[in-house]
Amino acid sequence: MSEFEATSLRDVLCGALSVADVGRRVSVCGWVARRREHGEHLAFLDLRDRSGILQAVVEGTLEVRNEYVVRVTGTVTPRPEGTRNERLATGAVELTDCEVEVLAAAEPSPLPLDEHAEADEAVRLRYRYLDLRREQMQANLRLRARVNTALRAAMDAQGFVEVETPLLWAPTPEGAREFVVPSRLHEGEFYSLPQSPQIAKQLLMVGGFDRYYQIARCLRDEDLRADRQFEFTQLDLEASFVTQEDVRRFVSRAVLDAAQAATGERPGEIAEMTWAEALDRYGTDKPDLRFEMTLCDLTAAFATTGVRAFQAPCVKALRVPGGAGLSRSRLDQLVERAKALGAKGLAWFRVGPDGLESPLVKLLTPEESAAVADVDGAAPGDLVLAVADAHALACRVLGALRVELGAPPVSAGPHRYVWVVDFPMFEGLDEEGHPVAAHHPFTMPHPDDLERLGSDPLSVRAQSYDLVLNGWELGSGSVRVHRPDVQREVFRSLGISDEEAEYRFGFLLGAFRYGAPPHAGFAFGVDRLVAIFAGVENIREVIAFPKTQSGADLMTGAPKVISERQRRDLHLGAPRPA
RNA sequence: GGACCUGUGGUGCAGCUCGGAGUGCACGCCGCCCUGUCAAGGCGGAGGUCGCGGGUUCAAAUCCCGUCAGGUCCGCCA
Repeated sequence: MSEFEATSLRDVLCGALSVADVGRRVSVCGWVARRREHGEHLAFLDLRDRSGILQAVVEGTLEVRNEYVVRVTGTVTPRPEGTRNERLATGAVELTDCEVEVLAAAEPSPLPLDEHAEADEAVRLRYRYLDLRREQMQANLRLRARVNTALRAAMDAQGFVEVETPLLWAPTPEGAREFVVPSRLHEGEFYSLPQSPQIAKQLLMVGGFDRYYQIARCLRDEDLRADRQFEFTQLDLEASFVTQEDVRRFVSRAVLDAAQAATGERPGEIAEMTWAEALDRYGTDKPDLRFEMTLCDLTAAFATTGVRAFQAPCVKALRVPGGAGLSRSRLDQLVERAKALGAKGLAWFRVGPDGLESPLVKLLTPEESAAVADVDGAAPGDLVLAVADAHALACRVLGALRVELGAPPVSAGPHRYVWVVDFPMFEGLDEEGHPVAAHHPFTMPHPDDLERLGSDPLSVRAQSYDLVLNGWELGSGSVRVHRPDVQREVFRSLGISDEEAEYRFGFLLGAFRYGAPPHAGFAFGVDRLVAIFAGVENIREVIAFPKTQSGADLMTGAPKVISERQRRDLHLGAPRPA
């Protein structure tokens, strides 16, 4: 612990004191974590600051309550034989001959702050400033700060320059729903808050900053989840004169440095997998490689089946080790779950010592039964789940069930990183028959597939790549379009007319006419990365002041009604009557 | 927009199926006692719109409907 911690009010941090300091007369500042009074002659006071807890011995009665802010001046003394506390880092010493100065009184805390008690998250969020005093929140946010520092250092070491981009940007039609900000000076017009600095960083490439990065706040007005907040933080980067391999190298360096800073261990090389393999084997484009349970293909075994439920372009199966013990009601739940995910049904087979057990089993030929019983080397006690449908749907449904039935908790580790590469350019069609961009419309199609952009868009591969950690999508990137003709062609294939492209993205297309370098980039979510490092299931645990699932801030009460005057200034109509 | 779970003194829970007086446990809080505790201990005490509204019933924390809040998920998240 460094002496930089000394201030005019304190000499050291509580957690820094040890037998090496015996004899020192020191002042420490912090909160009263606990008191133990033994009548009018002796009391113990546990003082907490961000570094830990220190016991002060007070002769007489205490004039303080829990969470009072106090300054204690005392002498570092070895604890008497037999009274050391092994569970406390400072448990070999205590402060004696103490003066206690109250810096601020405190009402009783509405939520417990000690590490043994759990509080309802709504209460924690309402009193977040108290929740942040808890050891776990202190650790999470300090971990996050170390990650940020490591990321900045890694990018700096690789020659990237940090450039800030606007929060007030122009509305763009594609992609996530945007937060908009009404203009006071331009009646009826709006800024938007950036979903990401995507276009800005591409313009920085045109502007000659050939290696840009930013720890950027991004805002998306979409429904919240355990891993999604309205606003989140990305390490955003872009580089010119590079291939996707170069970009992956830059990102890998940053992520591995962050992992080392966070965990003390440097992970090995990051694995690589094609999008098609991820879908086929794991049923998702963000595979969790911590556990096996890969999907098996039974299409051939059921090619000539007479069972209507298995007459489909594809039959996929998943072995659930030990799953034969699942109750019938749990199996019914899984069937419902599969249907909710879009499957027509879900077949289940308990593998017993005497063969399969299932409502369907008497319909199967011996060959079909044998194929099911052999899925992924199934053994008695296992469960086999099967979905027959189009390939992608069958894979996705079983992939979701694989995670629900098999994924270890976030805190379990280990950390298994994987690059998912060779994404398709588009995934499916929208209601108007236009292809939907799998990544974003600035992604460069694979050069061999360029001429099919108009004729057969769904077959076009993209030069894009995702980074996945333990089943969480950390981020994605791509080689970008840097030619105006190609960009227009991509916009057209997405159903964006030349006129609309000109209005929304004219500044980008214009920029590309003046010598745009080939460039590529990436962005990944810092909140998610830190959450996994911290071993928590929810990114709220690594955000100082997060919002609830309905987008409310329970502490400030946001969102709130604004005054009539503010409304007028912003040219907004009257609020809807209550 | 939809599905499911949760809501009981300041906090965490039990009570809810099968209706019968706000019943219980732990923590915290207040008071008293206690000279080596450390999630101190002992004794005593205060603290409640059972989220809210409606319905059923002689009677509702408990059953029904609606609603609000928190959570997990689907849709959504280029």
